[in-house]
Amino acid sequence: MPRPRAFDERQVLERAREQFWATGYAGTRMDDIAQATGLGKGSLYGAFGDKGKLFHRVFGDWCTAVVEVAEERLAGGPDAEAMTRLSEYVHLMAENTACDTERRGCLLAKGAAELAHRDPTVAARSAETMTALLALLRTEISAAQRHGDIDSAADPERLAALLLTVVRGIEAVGKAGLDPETLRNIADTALAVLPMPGGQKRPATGHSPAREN
Amino acid sequence: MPRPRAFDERQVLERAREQFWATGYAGTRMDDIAQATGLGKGSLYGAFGDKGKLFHRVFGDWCTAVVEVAEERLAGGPDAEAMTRLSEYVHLMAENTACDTERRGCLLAKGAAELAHRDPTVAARSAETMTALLALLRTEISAAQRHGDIDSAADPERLAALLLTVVRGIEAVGKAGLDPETLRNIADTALAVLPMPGGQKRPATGHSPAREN
DNA sequence: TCAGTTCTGGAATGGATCGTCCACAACATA
DNA sequence: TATGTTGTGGACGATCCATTCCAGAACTGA
Repeated sequence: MPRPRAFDERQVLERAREQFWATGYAGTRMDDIAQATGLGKGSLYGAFGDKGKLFHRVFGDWCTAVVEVAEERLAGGPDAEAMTRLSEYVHLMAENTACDTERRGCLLAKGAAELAHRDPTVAARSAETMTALLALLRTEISAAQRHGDIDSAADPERLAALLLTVVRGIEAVGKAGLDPETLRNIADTALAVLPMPGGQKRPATGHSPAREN
Repeated sequence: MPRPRAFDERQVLERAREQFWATGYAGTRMDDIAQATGLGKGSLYGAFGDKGKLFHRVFGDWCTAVVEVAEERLAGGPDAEAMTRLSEYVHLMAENTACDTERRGCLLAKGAAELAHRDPTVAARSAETMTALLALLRTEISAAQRHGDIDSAADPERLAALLLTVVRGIEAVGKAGLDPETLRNIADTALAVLPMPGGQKRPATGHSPAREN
């Protein structure tokens, strides 16, 4: 009976995300989104409620994606490769920021910075995302400890929190203007300082102009 | 000849900062600032130009203050206490975030997140601030290396970048919702993993429910 | 006391923006 | 093909907000 929708919801959300990502919540006009998606305001409001609801939707999807990327890289696999997975994940995150020439940063950080203090939904969702990332990192660090790549005397919870902080911190200092090469070095250094069993020394901690994998 | 101003400029800037800090650039109305400062719009515009200029002023002062705090804690002093100074600085930063119950975050991060991609002045100022902090940290790490508290084989530049990232990252994950205790632990852990000379092990890396100073 | 200059604060302006509304279009069923 | 229901999109109204303007106040120097 009803007339079917002429637009693809996912595609519309994608375009909306681009807008919010580039210009933030307050800085994005519904007209921008209408133009970017090709939808009229009527359809937009009919399908998504209002600006706030639309943002919550986009923000939520983004958070889900952030966790999914981490899951793809981190969850599962043999202990022997846990350290490699951790390394690749941290480097991937650094690379993402390093390549973000438009300095849009991460919508998660941007949204939280702009709205967390007044929007409980955004606050809760971002906290939830952090917790999920923390859990993934902790699991992987434990795996690396079992395999002897990380000193098992160290608290995996604490190391996970440190790595999460470094990953989010890279995003922050990148947006603040540090150059891409430095960002990549930070990822290296963070991984290099993770304590090895028996007080051995990891390579790659010392002076070196280029990245070492 | 001229009628003198009836307000204290510093005080007005302080109130304006509170507003921008709490609600961001776009989220703050000039009426809010007028009300918060008790000034009329005429005085406000007469004294500071427009909203953008006022924000630049506030933002610039904030950046200056951030560097000054770091200078107070870090610059100068005997090599023997360099490690202590580093530790106190990192813990102070973590404490600031941990105590920020209103989740306002740091105006530097907030401003950069909101405006860096379209406002060259903000972008330049935040980059400059990062560079200044980096230099201070590097100097202090070199001092700690001279005294034997940090492995001198490590690149002070890289370790400085790592610590800066951790400090800014703590702010980011704090705003994203991690609890204060975790934030304090992150500061501990970051300091604990700094490489010691000769592959010795620093205490405080391992499991421990509470903070260790 | 007077003149000249700057300060003050609220009203007015002009533009922008959110959300609604409505006439029309498109589709599924009978 | 006819009909009812929902999607569509642009025009519209109400609100909000940055900025300007102006009439009067406050102060200094003569």
